Amino acid sequence: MRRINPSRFAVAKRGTSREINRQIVLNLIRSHQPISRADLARLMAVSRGTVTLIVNGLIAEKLVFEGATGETVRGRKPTFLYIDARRRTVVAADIRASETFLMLADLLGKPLTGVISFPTDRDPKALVQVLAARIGRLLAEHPEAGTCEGIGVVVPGMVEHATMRVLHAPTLGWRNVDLREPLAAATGLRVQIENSGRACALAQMWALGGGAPVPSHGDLVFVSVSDGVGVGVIMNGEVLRGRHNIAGEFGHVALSLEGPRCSCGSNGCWEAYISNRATLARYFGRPAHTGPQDAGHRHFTVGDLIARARGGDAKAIAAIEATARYLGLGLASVINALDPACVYVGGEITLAWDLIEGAVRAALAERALTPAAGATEIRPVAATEHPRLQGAAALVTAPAFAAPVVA
Amino acid sequence: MRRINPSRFAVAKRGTSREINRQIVLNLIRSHQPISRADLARLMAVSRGTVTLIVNGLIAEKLVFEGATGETVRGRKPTFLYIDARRRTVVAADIRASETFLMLADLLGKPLTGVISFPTDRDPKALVQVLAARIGRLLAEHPEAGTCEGIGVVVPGMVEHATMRVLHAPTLGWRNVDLREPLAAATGLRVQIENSGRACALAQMWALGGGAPVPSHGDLVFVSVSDGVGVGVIMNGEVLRGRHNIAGEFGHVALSLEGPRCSCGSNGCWEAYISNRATLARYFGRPAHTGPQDAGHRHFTVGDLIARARGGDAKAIAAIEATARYLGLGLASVINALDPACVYVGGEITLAWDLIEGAVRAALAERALTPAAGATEIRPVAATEHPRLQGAAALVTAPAFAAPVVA
DNA sequence: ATAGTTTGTCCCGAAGTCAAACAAACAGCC
DNA sequence: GGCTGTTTGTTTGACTTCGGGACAAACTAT
Repeated sequence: MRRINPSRFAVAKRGTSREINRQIVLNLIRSHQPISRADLARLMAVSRGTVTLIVNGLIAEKLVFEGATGETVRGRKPTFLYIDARRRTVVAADIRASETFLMLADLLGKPLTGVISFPTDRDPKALVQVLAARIGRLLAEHPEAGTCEGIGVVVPGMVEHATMRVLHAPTLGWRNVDLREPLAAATGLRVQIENSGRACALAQMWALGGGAPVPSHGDLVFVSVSDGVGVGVIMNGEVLRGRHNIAGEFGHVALSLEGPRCSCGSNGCWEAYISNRATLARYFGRPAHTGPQDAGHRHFTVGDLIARARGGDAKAIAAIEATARYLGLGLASVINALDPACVYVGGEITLAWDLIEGAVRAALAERALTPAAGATEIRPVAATEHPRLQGAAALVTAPAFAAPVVA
Repeated sequence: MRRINPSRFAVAKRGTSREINRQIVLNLIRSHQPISRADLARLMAVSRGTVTLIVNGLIAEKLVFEGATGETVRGRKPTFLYIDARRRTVVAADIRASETFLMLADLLGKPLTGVISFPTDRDPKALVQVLAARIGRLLAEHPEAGTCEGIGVVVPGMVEHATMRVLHAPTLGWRNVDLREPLAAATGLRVQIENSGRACALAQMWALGGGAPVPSHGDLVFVSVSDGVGVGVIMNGEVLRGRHNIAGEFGHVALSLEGPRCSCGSNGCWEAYISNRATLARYFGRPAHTGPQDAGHRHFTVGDLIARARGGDAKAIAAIEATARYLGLGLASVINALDPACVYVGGEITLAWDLIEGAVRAALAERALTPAAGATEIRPVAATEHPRLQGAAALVTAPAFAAPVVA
């Protein structure tokens, strides 16, 4: 039951019905492939003639192709349809505070190359130069991959969706930076930019990368734990952005008003308890927030900490367990607030998931409002699945499959 | 950019375009009334012929009627169109722990009678009996109001949307109660049931009751402060319900892990700081949660407390100011999490809004992630606007104006 | 009275879905 | 090899809807 916005609505025109059904067909092929025209007609409860017209249109647009014929017990064999991901690629870029990662993927998010990385130049102009050069080389090295449909870029910061400007990225020291225009100019490709947490959530919704091939559709949350805590929220099949592009900033929801100081200036934010900095600070016994970049221990990561914990270091174990507990307590707030069908957790901490899952679930159950909510599915997303890069790829590929805006 | 759910989609049929445009016309008449066919055609950028056909259909269905002719400088005068709210009524019921309220309203939520109330019988069967009898009398006393389209009921508890069963209402001691079926059987009317916070949010979205006639469309949150804290969330024009019907339970998001005990069993929930109980407990200097119903001071309400504060009682002022501060701190969490365009606050505490607004805004600004977020619009909704009853009415009236489900 | 303007209706072409008919492809059986 | 029954995919005509232009109605100004 959605309200129609009386100042921003979309009337149905002659081609609207076709547009709607076209997108449904595209999505069904995507999620059921391989599938025949006849099966599509049955699934959609429309006549086979309608399906034929739509599918032939999609084939003409080279979005779908006819593959092998299928097997049936009796009668004429069906011709299978597939999403045409051949020779269409997407560049995925993940800009992080110290390093930038790059990958080539196909229309369905399947990686076509390994991940390459280079240090992040914090000067936006210089970064665009390097990025454009690297992307050019990457595409030149893989001519067999086909034409590039666009570049998806994720950044650790607030992004204004309408203009795709980076409003604020504290770890990069950026304010109101426009990467899109210069990068598009330098590469001649379309560029999409989004906050990394949101993009990760988007990728999970479209089930790009690994995981189940066709996930149950539902509201989901992606919690990305690194230097900060980024959260992406999908509700009713749509990304939440909010009035000021800060929707989903659960990292700065209070756990304890009197808690440790957070990088945002407040006290006791969730981020101040579970970020990698907080976990390491707990281990080293010093305050988490001591300037923009902590001196000393700089090269000691949460991964190293987890290795020590596995080696039997009691202090390391305690630090990780404490983080696990606060992770679970914060997840309880997220779940009480949004009640998603599934929460995905990304970040280095997932390396220790087997060690911490129990503590996370226990803490969650402690504060969740109902037992069912406490049992909400929580899935760790390993770094090897490259959730950020999948998110970047999704920025470019998802629009082709999105529902038309109507009413 | 919404994803199409591959296992629950709506294909476009022959009449889908018409259905879409019909709902748009209905909404435009509602929000721009009075308006002519020609203006509708201009607003929608469709031909006048299309508008004529749709409008004539709506007139035939008695959803719209032609009123007076308008004034123009030149040319033929337009005939104005109006939503036909005449002789169509809705019964709104607000079941609360101790009292139940009842009102008759028209299709647009305008109250047709005063609010009547009677003590709530906590036995569901007996309550349905009383409710049906009262509704029957109410309708019999107002035959001039026309036919009744249905009954909207709001309850302080979790409601399963699909079945409209009350899963859990702690203050009433209900678990898995079905009010809908027996009430529908007893009255012969359609019955809609919803959680009170959600219904309040729904009513604000449709701008029923007072306030601006056509509000800016946007994501909004309704925070209802009474014995507990109920929250309703509208995102992308739709009510958030979540996987287990608990979405929006910000009342049980932590403010401080070590905070006061909450009725839900956890510690330091927002509710434990700002509920009426918590405010009164602060004044009387005793723990907020001392059994299902506090002994003593039972008849002393937050309204009384506010009266004392206005009279100069320093302890009363301190108690209210403390609540104001925690209200603002919690709102910061809500705003950081959802970033709505507007937050509505209901409950007795709004009686003191002139006293507390400063403290609320200051606390909000303190923890809000950005200055813009800290400046998010916050509107008190006075009890005299009957937000719960407006919500109950909206349950019945809103579906007629909702966008068709498509794609 | 006449000209000009705006509203609301009518009519026909374009585009889409629906149901039914039809050709194509295939397995099994005589 | 030829016939039959079945399933797939295409085609065709009926029905619905939007789009644009023509037209009558209603009204003001001159």
